[in-house]
Amino acid sequence: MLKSGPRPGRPRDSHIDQAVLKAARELLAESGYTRVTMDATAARAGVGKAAIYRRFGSKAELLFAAAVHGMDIEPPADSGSLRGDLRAMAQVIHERLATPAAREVTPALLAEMSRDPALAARLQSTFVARERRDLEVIMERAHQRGELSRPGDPALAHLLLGGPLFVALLVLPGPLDEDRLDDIASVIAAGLIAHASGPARSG
Amino acid sequence: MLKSGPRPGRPRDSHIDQAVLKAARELLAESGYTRVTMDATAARAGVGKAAIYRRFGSKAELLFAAAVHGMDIEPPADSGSLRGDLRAMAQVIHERLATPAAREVTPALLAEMSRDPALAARLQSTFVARERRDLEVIMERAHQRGELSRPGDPALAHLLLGGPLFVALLVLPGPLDEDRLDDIASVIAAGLIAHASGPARSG
Amino acid sequence: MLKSGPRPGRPRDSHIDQAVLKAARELLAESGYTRVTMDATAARAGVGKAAIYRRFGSKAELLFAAAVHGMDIEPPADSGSLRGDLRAMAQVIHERLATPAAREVTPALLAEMSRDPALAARLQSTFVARERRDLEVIMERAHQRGELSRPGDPALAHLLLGGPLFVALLVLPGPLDEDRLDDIASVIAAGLIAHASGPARSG
Amino acid sequence: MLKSGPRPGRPRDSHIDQAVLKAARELLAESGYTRVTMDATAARAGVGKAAIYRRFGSKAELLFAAAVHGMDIEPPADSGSLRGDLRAMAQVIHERLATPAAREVTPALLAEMSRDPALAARLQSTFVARERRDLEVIMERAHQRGELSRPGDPALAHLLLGGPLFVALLVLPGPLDEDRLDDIASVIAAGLIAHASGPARSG
DNA sequence: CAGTAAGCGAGACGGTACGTCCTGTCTTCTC
DNA sequence: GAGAAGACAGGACGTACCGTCTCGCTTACTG
Repeated sequence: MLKSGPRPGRPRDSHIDQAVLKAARELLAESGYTRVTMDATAARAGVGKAAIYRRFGSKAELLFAAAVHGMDIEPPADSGSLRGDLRAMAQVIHERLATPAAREVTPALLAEMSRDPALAARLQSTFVARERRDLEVIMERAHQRGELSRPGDPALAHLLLGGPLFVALLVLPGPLDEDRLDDIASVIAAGLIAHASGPARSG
Repeated sequence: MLKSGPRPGRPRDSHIDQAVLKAARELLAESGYTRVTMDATAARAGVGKAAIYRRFGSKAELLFAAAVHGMDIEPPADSGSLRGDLRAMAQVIHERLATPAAREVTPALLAEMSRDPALAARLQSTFVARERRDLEVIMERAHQRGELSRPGDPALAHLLLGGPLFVALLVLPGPLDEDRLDDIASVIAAGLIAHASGPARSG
Repeated sequence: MLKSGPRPGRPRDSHIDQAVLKAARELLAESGYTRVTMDATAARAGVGKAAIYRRFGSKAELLFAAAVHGMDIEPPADSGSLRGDLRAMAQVIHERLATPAAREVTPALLAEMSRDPALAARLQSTFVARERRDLEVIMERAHQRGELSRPGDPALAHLLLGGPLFVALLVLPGPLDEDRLDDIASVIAAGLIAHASGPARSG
Repeated sequence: MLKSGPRPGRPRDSHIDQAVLKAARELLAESGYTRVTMDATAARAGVGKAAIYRRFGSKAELLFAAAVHGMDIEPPADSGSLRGDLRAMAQVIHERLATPAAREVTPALLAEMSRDPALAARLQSTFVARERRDLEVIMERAHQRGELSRPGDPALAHLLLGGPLFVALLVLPGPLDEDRLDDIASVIAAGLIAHASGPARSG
């Protein structure tokens, strides 16, 4: 029973949530993670620091929330082929990681994760799990379609697809163009298909 | 003519370079990036802070240098197959990224890179370029062997191979086991081979 | 209308003012000016450094405030003679300058004054002006008493009385004994009386 | 037997002594004691720091030497009266203290003295002792002249004369004009004369 | 409609690290 | 050896930031 009814006292002002996230997002894009300060965020939002900490437990949580704000992905539509589905999925992941805010926040979030297992678990169970589930659907479809002789491991597929995108956006200098996304999806689709025909393993 | 001869004044003590990097590496493995302090590093190295700042412009530069210190990779031996070569390459990359120091420093380094183009360029021209060159050799060998109908793009291969390893180490909780490395190398080898047989593109 | 009402935000904690000044005074007496550090002061006061810098712009300001804290002098009582009044005044000035804290701070303060006119002005308008005013009262009394044919210049009297005490405490090794104070007051009283009988000058 | 013959090795370059003192004096007048640094002094003098430390044991010694450089006082000429002699003596002391370098160095020197008894003793035995000896001559002359019924205590006279000058120059804002020096000498002369006629004391 | 609980802006607070600066010493090479 | 150049240990300075706390005020639900 989670419902607690209207709590006593003055209710939170939802305008503040928006103002804070907006300010955080702007500062993130302007200055980079470490140069965003809670004081500056509060000042730009026209808000007290306490109002922020009432909503977000730490700078990391705030900036994470700011970066992922509005990042809901559509369920992966069936394109008719594994390759097409992976290409669509690559597009989704790419868009999500390519925003300025996301590019700033991601490295800092990784750093935070290595120190804060709770945060790590939370991210695992949301973003990673969601993407993996989508991949599962895609691979199951490919199995039914006959492309894959076995459904295969969605975690492996996720690693193979997401890893290159992740690295390309965060580590490499230039942007990722459409052709590159095509190639990535293409190689991985072919690879997974060939791999599924190989000897099954116990894992 | 870059040779400048022995500069005047007392030369830098190379023992200090070693002591500082050693202290930084130890503290990094013990405490994590943010908990390494310049004071503690100087104290453990038995060195003044100025001696550190004379060598490294900031904490980020120091810890980067400490993490990558001595990370030379051997030229990729020919295993007889593309799949085998990729598997060996995966092992090398994995070992390099899996050290405690590297795991601590990498996220902070990514954050720094997005703000310091000089640092980014430096990393590109060393680590990334070196790995890419190795991949180029591997793919050329596969081409000569007849596995690949075209030599292909080493940058794409690098992305496909390194990306999953990178992400696995930084984002995923557990370690990467041998089977996973096998799978990754296997899928990518198969995918590259299939991809090379497809229609050539203008890019 | 200067009244500004209660400023917004959390008000300063006056306990901290006291704790900081107390800690600074103690350290000053224990260690001497240069060996008092802001960190040590903050630590002993159980206070963050920022709280100190919020109140005192620099180490010099803090230690000055610590040294002069609570140095209020009583109005000079009428002893019945100029000589007696000057002797009492000498006692007061001497006591003020002879505290360990004052002996430590004074030289540093002088150095600071030559570079910071605002600090100099502040000292002029408090300590110097107050002592001079007291001398003025003393000389006026002596004039009314008939000891001085003219009231005379209190600034001159202040210089003549305070100068020797100041120098004795800062330059000379040993302490000033009672006899010395007697002599100083005696010579100056006699000198002022004789001087007042001389020809008036235009200045 | 202090003479040790020509020491082995390269003899000191006396041009350096001059260059160092000149640089120190300039920096002192420009910036104030604490802002003079040994590095800056060495740089301006075109000299290594070691060459300075070979000549002066510390910053305090260097700046003291720089400030008092060339400050030899002539023996006090007989003006025909105690008042005249004191006036001349006041002039000498004033000139010595009024140089920009002296005004900067004196407070810092006082601070140093309170911590370094050796330095204090050295100053006592040079400047203070020399001025006191001159006063002794002056007072003895006044005694012989009949102005003073007893020779009196030169240390007291020194305090009475030097103290006001010291304070006027270092503590008070404005300059000391001629009239003020007249007044000081006049009051003290009269006071000493009156004091000498009073009851002798054992001290 | 008074009471209470909480939200709010502002900003002080403890703690902690940073990067700079300076002193006095030491180490190189050159004269 | 003296000299210029500059590295070195040590340590203080003043700034910045985080996350918490404390003011006085406002806003809603409660009895």
